[in-house]
Amino acid sequence: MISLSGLNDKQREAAEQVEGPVLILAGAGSGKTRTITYRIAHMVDNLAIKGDSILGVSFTNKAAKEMRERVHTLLGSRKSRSISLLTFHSLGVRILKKEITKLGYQENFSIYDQSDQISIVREALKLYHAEKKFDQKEVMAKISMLKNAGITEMDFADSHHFKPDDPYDHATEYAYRFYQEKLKFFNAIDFDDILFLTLKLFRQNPEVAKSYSEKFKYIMVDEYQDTNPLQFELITHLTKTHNNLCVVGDDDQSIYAFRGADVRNILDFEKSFPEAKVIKLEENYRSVTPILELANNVIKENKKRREKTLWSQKPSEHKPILWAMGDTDHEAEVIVEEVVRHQGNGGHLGDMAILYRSNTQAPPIEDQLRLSQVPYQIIGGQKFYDKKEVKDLMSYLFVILNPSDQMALRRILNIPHRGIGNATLEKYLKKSEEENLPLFSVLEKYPDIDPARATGIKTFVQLINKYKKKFQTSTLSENISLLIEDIDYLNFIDKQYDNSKQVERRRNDVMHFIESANRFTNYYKDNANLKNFVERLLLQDSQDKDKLEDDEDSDVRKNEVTLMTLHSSKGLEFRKVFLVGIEEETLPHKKTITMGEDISEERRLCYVGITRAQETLIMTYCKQRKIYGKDLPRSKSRFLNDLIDKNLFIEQDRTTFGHMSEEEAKDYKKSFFSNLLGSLGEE
DNA sequence: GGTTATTATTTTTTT
DNA sequence: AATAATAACC
Repeated sequence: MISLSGLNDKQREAAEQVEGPVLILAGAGSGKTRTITYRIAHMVDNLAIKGDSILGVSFTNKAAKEMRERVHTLLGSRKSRSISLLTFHSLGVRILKKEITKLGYQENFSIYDQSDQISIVREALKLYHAEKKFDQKEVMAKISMLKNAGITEMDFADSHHFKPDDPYDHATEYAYRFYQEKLKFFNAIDFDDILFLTLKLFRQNPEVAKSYSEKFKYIMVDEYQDTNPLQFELITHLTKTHNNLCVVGDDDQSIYAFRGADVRNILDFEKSFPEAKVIKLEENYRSVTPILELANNVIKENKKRREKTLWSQKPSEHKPILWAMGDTDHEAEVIVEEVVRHQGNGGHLGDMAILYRSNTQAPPIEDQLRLSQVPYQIIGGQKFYDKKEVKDLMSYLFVILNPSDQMALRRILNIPHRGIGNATLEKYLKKSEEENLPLFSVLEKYPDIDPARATGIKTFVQLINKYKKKFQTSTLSENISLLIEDIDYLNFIDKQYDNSKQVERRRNDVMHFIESANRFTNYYKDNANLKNFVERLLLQDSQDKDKLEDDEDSDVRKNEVTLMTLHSSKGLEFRKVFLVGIEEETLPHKKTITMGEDISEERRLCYVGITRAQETLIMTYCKQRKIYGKDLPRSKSRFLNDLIDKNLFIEQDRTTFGHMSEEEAKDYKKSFFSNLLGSLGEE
C-alpha cells in the first residue's frame, strides 16, 4: 500500500484523479515528477491496475530514466517492471519493430543519424544541377522541419511552406524526394521517421492504432509543453479507447520550439479534451526564496505566458551570485576552484552541476576538472557512438543485420583498406541503380565488375555472410570480439595514426565498445541478440549504458560533478548550480539574435537554468571568448542586465579580485602564483 | 586509382 | 580549433 500523505493537497488530487483527461500545470520544482511517480505507484499498488496497461512518455532519455528509477524505488522491481516508461522515440521504435512491414519496409530496418542524413542530402544536391550552391545542413534542417510538421515529400510543393520564388525550396523539394527514395531503398528510417511513420501506420491501419489504444489504458505525458503536432496526434490515437490521459507541463519551460514543439498543445488542452480536469501546482519545494525571486523576475519579461509566481517556504541569506571572468579558461579555473572548495567543506560532488547553453562550452571546464582530478560526468555532448571507431564497428553490425543499409556498407567497405576507393565504388553503384538491387546484393552477385578488386569484394561478402549466421547461433559479445579480430581492427587503428596517444584513446574506445557488448549480453541473457543491442546503442545515451554496470545502487547519486546543456538539465535539480556563459550571443544565442527571432525561448532557457538550483546559484560570464580561434570581447547577458531590481543577485568581478577585500586579494595572488610555480615544477 | 596536403568554412539546443 | 571540401601528389 502506497501512502499519498507525503503529497500536498493539489498533488494528491492529481495523483488520485486517475480516470479521464487531466492537465497538471506544474511550475518548476513543484514536485511534478514526485506527483506522477506517486500517481503510478498509487494506480498499481492501491488500485490494482496492471503495470502493462500503463504508459508514461517523456522526451529525453534522462527524464525517462529518472521516472523509471523513482517508480522502481516506490514499487520495487517486480511490480514496476511491466510499466512502460519510455521516450516518444523508443515507443515509436517499439511499435515500428512489430508493424513496419505494413508500410513496405523490412523489419530489420536501420536508423540513420544526422551524419547519414546529411550524406544523402549532399548526394542529392550534387545531382541537382544549379548554378547556386546550397547548404546541405540547411536543406536537411528544412526536410526535418517538414517531417515534424507532418508534410510528406509529395505534399511539400503544395503546402504553405513552399515559396515558388525561393530557389532553396526548389532544391529542398528535389532533395526531399531523393532522400525519401534512398531511405526506402536502403531499408532505413531517420529519427523524424520514427514518429512520422508510426503516425502513418496508425492513419493507414486504424485497427493497429486501436489495438495499442486498447492496450494502454492509462497514459501520462511528461513535459507536455514540448509536444509537436506529430506527438499530439500520436497521443490522440493512443487515448482513443480509454480516454485516460494525464499530461504534465509548464509553458515557461517550453524550450523545444526549434524542433516543432507547439505550446498551444498545453494552452489549448481543455479544447481538445473538453472534460479535462485542470490542476495547478504552484508551491515550489526545490529552491530557496532568493533563487525563485530571480527566476520570477527573469521570466516576467516574457509577455505571452500563463502568469504564475513561484514561491517557497525556504528562506535563505544567500543571494545568487554573478561572477565576471576573464576568458573561458579563467572561468573554468574559478569554477573548479569553487567546486573543490565546496567539497573541502563537506560538499558532495553529486550535488553540483555546471550548466551551459551549448556543448562547445564544455571542453575548457572538462580540462580543468581533469587537471584538478575532480570526478565528473558529461551528459549528452559527443555521444559515444558518434566516435569514428564506434561508428565503424556499428556499421559492421548494421550491414550484418540489414544488408540493404548502403550508408553503413559504404562506410566499412574500405575499412580496413581493401583497395576499394571511390572510383571502384562508383562502378558497383551504377550497377546497383541499373538493376534496382541493393549494393550488397550487387557485390554478392557481380563481384567481377572490376576484376582487379574482385578478390577483396568476395572476401568481404563472405565475411558478412559468415557473421550473419554466427550471430543467429552463438552469443552476441563473443561474436563482436571475434569480428573485431577477424577484420584486424586494432591493427588498422595502429596503422592509421602515428600519434601514440591517439592510438591509445581509439583502442580504448574499441575496448569500451566490447565491454558494453559484454555487459549487454550478461544483463539481457537470452534476449541479448544483435537487433536489441543495435537498437539500444542507437536510442539510449551512454549514461543509460553505464546504468547496466550498477543496477543495484541506483538511488545513490554518484559522487561526480555533472556537466550538461540547459536543455538536458530540464526536470533535474542540484543543490549547487553553476550557470556559465551568461553572455550576449551565448545566452541568448547569437543565432536567435541575428535571425531577428523571438528571444523568449532563450529567456525560458535561462529560467530553466536558474530554477535547477536548490540552495546556491553561481552565474558567470566572460569578458572575452574564443570564437573560431579568435578572442572576441563579450558582455553580460541582457537577461540579467535588463532587470530593474539589481538587488536580486550579487555581482562580483573576479578578474579584478572584486569579490575580495584588498588583504584577501593579496594573499590569494600570492598563493595562486606559488601554486602555478609548483605545478610547473612537477611537469 | 588511392592517399595526403592545402584551403575554405563554420557553431544551438535533442531524439 | 576543428572539420569538411578541394587540390595536389604518389
